[in-house]
Amino acid sequence: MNLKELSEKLGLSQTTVSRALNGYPEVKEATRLRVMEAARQFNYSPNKRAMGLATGKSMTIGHVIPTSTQHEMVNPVFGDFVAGSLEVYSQRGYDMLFSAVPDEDEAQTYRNMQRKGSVDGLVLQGPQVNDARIGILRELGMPFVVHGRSSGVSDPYSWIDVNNKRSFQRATEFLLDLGHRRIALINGLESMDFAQRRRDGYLVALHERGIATDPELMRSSEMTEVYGHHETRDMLQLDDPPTAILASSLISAIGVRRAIDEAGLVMGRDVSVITHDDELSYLKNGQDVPIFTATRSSVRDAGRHCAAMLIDQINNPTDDAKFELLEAELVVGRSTGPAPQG
Amino acid sequence: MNLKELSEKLGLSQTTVSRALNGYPEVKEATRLRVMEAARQFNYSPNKRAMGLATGKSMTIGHVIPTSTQHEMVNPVFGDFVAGSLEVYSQRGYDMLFSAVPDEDEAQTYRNMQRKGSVDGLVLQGPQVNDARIGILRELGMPFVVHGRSSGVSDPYSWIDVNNKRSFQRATEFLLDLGHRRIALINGLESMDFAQRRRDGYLVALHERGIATDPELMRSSEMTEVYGHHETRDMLQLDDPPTAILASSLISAIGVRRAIDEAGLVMGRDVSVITHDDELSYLKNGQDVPIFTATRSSVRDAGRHCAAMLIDQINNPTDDAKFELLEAELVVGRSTGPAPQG
DNA sequence: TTGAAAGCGTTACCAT
DNA sequence: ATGGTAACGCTTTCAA
Repeated sequence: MNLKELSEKLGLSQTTVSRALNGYPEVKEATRLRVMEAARQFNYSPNKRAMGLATGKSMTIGHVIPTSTQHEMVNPVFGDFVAGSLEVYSQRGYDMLFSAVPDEDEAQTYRNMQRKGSVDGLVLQGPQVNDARIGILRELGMPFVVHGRSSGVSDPYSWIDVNNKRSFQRATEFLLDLGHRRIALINGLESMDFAQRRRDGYLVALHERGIATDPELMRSSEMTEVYGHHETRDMLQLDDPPTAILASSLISAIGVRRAIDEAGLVMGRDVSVITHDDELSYLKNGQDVPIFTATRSSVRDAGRHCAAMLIDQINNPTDDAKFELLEAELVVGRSTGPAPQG
Repeated sequence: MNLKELSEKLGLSQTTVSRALNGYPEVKEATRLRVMEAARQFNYSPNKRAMGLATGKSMTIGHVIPTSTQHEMVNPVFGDFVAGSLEVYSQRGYDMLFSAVPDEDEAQTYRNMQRKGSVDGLVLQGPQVNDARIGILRELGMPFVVHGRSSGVSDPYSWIDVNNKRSFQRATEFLLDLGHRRIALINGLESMDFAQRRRDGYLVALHERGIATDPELMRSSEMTEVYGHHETRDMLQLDDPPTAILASSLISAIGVRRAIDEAGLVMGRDVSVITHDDELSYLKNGQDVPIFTATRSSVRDAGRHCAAMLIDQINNPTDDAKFELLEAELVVGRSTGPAPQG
């Protein structure tokens, strides 16, 4: 059933039917009711492509992930962010278009996206440090919001992020307070902006206490079990191994944990571990300690905010760049053990 | 730059330019070259919506997840499947449309999708037992492939799945061989088809050895850390606690592990744990044991297969239902401990 | 308050 | 081998 057929059934023009359906004020209320009823009855729903062609809007938001960081999708956090956005999109009549963009021809890809009119706006996932995509998108005049930030980009842009630096600074301070002096950081790829910020937080905490940093204790790679396992095993074999480990993701922490087991050590006794993104931290117990960072539900919330922000921006193109820094509270559980002897 | 402008620049008709660009055989090779060159130079790329309107194809594949199982997205496996599909889509010129469909008006939603012409085909994620969506989609004549299967659906449909039953049967048998008699299953929601199959595998293994099943040892819920933690803690307080645990997901296993810690027990000594989806199992060591199930890269591969299958189906609507049962090998590492005493 | 017709950017049919 | 034109399904002037 299309508009033409529906209007014929009703003995009205396509124009009137369209207006009735789209809430234009000039149609008689009785007519509108009749049209709405018929639309429901005949199961009419407008063809999005045709609407798009006619209006120039696609009612679709693109989520772009660089193929170079596709492994990031593996992060549970990512799924939650998407789920949150999806909620808002469906409420406001938007669709979500997913694409992986190869780094080589980013500019071209975005240009095409715009040209093809496939999306009204974009969400940029997994920004790198000094991410070139932001400049391209600004230049193109395409509305977009960045999930995360990109240090080094001076132009204004909209973003939503959690306070990665502060959370890692706090986590480090907490371990220092417990008496740890050999604290390792198992970070994500430091070309990623969030990883850089986490590292900064870690470094600031150490410097403020006058603790020397040790490059051997700072590892950076994809956040997978395999990597967490490998790096931890490696560090535990040092002459002066870490007594505490900051794991940058729930997934890599699984590997950290296994490496500790394999070394015959006990977590929380021989090695303390603080894990980012661990939902279990909600289960407060005597040994919990508050750290500010992302929780699963807060990430979902971030997705919602991001979606709302972008839709606003699309409908108010004159708006300035907006941003939100979310300070969600995470509680780290008992795997954070006591200080080492001496 | 649109087709009209491009054709004017070239002094050709829109028809010819279109044909040249789309590889029709009847254009002179010299013309085609000239057109291609100009298209490149002027950065022309066709408007997808207009193409869609004209051809009736949208070159878009929809991935649908029921909102009721949105937490599934949190599973790393999910991200990998999507990443794999995405690869194939972009190769073959397809876009990926993501949507969460509320269970209430599924039928309506699909009907609309079809009517709106927003997708050429669908991938159904997270099928339930006897999933009604399959019937609806068949009836609608919309090409689709199910990621997973749905027991109880008698009509033929295309699907791709891993051998969940066999993997859990094997894992259980392995634990039985080690001497375990109190084996717990921490399963996903048993309304989900994959969870049902895993349960079946577990039960078959027990029955074949004449081991009585204990409802107390069979838990089923969302696969989160919190749930894994809660159920494990609960079971460890039984008079006759489990000596081994089968965890249905990487994420819930994190909770399992913490509960074991909190109980003052040691994994691999007091309690053996086999975890599904653990990439670390790739790291073979002396105590590894082969279990057949999904690994991360095999899931990505499944996504690729699924995408290819669907695209074929779209282009060959007469084809019968196709399906693939993937038998990827997973190796479980040292967290699988020795048999309990006695 | 309603309707006719033009227009959005393609493809596809029918000529030439 | 190329071009004219209708058609896709909607929105939006402009008229009535």
